[in-house]
Amino acid sequence: MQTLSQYPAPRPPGGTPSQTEWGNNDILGIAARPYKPHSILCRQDDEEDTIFIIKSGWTLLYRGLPDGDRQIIDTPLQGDIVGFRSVPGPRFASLAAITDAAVHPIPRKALTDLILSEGSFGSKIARSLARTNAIVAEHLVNVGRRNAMRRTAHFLLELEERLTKVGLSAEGGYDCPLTQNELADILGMTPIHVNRTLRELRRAELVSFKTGHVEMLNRKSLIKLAGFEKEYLS
Amino acid sequence: MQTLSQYPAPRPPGGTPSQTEWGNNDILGIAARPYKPHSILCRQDDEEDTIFIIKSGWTLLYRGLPDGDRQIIDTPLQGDIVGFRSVPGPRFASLAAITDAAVHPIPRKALTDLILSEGSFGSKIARSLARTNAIVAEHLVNVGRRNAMRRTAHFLLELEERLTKVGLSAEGGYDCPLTQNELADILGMTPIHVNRTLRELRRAELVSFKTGHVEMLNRKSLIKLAGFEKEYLS
DNA sequence: AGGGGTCGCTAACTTAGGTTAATTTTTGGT
DNA sequence: ACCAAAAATTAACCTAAGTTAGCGACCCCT
Repeated sequence: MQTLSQYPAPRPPGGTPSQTEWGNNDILGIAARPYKPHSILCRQDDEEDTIFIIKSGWTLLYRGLPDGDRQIIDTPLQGDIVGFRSVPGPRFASLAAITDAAVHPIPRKALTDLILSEGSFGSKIARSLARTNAIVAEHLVNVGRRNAMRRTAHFLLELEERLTKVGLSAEGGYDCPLTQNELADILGMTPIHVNRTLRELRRAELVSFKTGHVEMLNRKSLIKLAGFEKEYLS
Repeated sequence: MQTLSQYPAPRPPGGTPSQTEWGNNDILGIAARPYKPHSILCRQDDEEDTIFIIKSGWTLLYRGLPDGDRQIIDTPLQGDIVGFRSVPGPRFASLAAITDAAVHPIPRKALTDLILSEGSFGSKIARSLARTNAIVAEHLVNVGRRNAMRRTAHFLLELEERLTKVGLSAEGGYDCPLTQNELADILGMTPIHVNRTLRELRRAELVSFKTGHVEMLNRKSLIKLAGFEKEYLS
């Protein structure tokens, strides 16, 4: 498995807690904490030494610039580990929930101790980090070398693939709580241009992005346009 | 320590091999292999399962696009670990040397076995990965949300800081083998615009970038222009 | 039910950065 | 010392994306 997304395994809301490799729904004895939409889990420059493991919901990892701009670095989803750092000290990015979310806040020390005492755990973390690396790297390629259309298309395809892996995508599309503003901060463009671009993609009958839902109209052409290769997400 | 750059410790060429935490100049019994400038250490889509630890020299980690464009993701230097992946299978990026370089090619299996058997090693890898994450994330912020001047300034400051950490930077500047073309592929812009931008930076007496050497003319103003905060490199 | 927010959408205009093309300088090989 | 190739540089022009501005459609308050 590529992510830790199987811990805890996806299950229908309200179902009985399933036994997972973590043993139960706690991670290191820490229960998932609920967060409201738009709540901030941590801020860049926080000294507080917590790592977050997402259990459910959508979150944004971003870095704000002095002039008020921000760049969204990743959209951590179910199973993703966020905020692992090489040293204690201030973080460099903020994490916010955009939907209701359940997240395990793990003290860094607890995690590093576990890594030291149990090799298999370290390799799990390392794998998760390697995957994040790949995602952010591809994101960089996207922003650095693809134009608005391809860039947007590529991101929407990435989202679909990631959601599929955690069982949150249907055949023809997927639910997506992102606003066009947030999309702009992900893609490194202005909201106005995002709007234009989404219109184009809709007119070309490739994808339709509208509040709450993304519909794949012609996945094949979209993949071709974006030059999307999903391997980096494995 | 933040990177593995202290293993082996930098030493004058021709000197006696210094004893390091690795025990000697080998890593997992593997000696550093020399690479010529412009040689390619691995290609994206390679199935071969090797991780690289840079001993000396400059390298580029990049991803090529079908249309011939490429985005350079990172410039791994002395001590950096490159190519750690979550699963066996094709890589998603290529690695090339741009100077003479010495690099330890480590089979993935050897490294993961070691992680499993020795916790402290896993945490070293995890820390290195976390640092790479931070660097690539900041790179993304740079390309996504800073204009040509700030972006270029920011990158040149990052390089200085990273080189300083491995003892490869002097007071007023540092040696840098990057061409303007390569700079363009790092910064997600065209070589022509890189040239324009460097000219501006030189005229403004902030930095002077010319073949082989970067000279800091006014570091304070440059840092201010770029909004550079070096903490993410720790 | 009125009012302040955010969000989506569009149009008109501006600009940073891309494109094309050509010249000079530097580098590396023999 | 000579040649070929790569790297740097500049100018003129063009376009993708940014900026500014304005208008409805929904929220969620109280």
